[in-house]
Amino acid sequence: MSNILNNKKISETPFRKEVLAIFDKYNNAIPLSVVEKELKEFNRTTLYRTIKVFLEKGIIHEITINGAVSNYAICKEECDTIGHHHQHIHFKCRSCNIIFCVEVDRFPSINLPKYKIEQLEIQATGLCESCNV
Amino acid sequence: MSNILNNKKISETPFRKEVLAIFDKYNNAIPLSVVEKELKEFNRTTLYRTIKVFLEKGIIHEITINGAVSNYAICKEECDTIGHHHQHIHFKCRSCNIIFCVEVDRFPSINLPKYKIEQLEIQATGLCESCNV
DNA sequence: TTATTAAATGCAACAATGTTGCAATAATTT
DNA sequence: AAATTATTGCAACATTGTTGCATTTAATAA
Repeated sequence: MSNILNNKKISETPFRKEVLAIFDKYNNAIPLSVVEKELKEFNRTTLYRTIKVFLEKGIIHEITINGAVSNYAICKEECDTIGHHHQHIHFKCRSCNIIFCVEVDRFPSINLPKYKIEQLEIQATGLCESCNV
Repeated sequence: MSNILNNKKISETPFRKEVLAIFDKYNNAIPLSVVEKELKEFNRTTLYRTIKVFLEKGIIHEITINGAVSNYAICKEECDTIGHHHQHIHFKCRSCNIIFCVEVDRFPSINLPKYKIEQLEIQATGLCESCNV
């Protein structure tokens, strides 16, 4: 975790380490508002730029379900500037509203004759483990 | 098409008819910027409220891929205030950037033991028919 | 068809979100 | 340790979306 920034070849600054630590602390996706709450003080511009760099470098990925505010989660897979290579789905619980990255046994594939599909993003909604009682 | 508003039990106003006609004219999803360009003149507040009502009533659905600006498309399936019942995927072409609703032979299903999945939204990216040459 | 009622619209003001240029500062490289 | 490069903070701005309220329009009932 601590050497992610080095691995991705971007400067290791106190602020970036702090933001990274926040994402690492959660095991679900979080919106910017949560990141902001965790930071005691911060500069909005710097935060936006940090998020943008993290996205570009494949450190985190963005999840937007149904036009709601974006959530962000650490990429556990090997992602990079070229693209993301996730084999998990994004699950949003309609009860607690938390968005989880969930591993699936078989990640579905889709074949469209005339199209070339390069990436699939699967967003599920329903009830999560905790709320499905 | 012309009686969608009646069917959904909302007032049939000139503006709503105009917006609906725009969605109907396109056979792919479009962002608000396109709707705005098609309207000669319009009130921003009214447009936002119209979009919101159309979404709530299941007249259109919202597609947001990777945090980019939302696109909207008419619901061909029977959707309503309760929810959407789509059996198509959303395909975004990385070349022309157009988002299409594409029918698939078998819509995938996913089983997560402890979760209750109620809806699946599948977003594919790659090259569309026209750009995949 | 007209009067009544309910809903939609337009306006102005505001709130939230995101961007840009530039000077100051901090991290990396030599 | 100095030079270079990248990051940060600030201020200003742009975009996107929301709210209250008065006005207008559409739907409903008489």
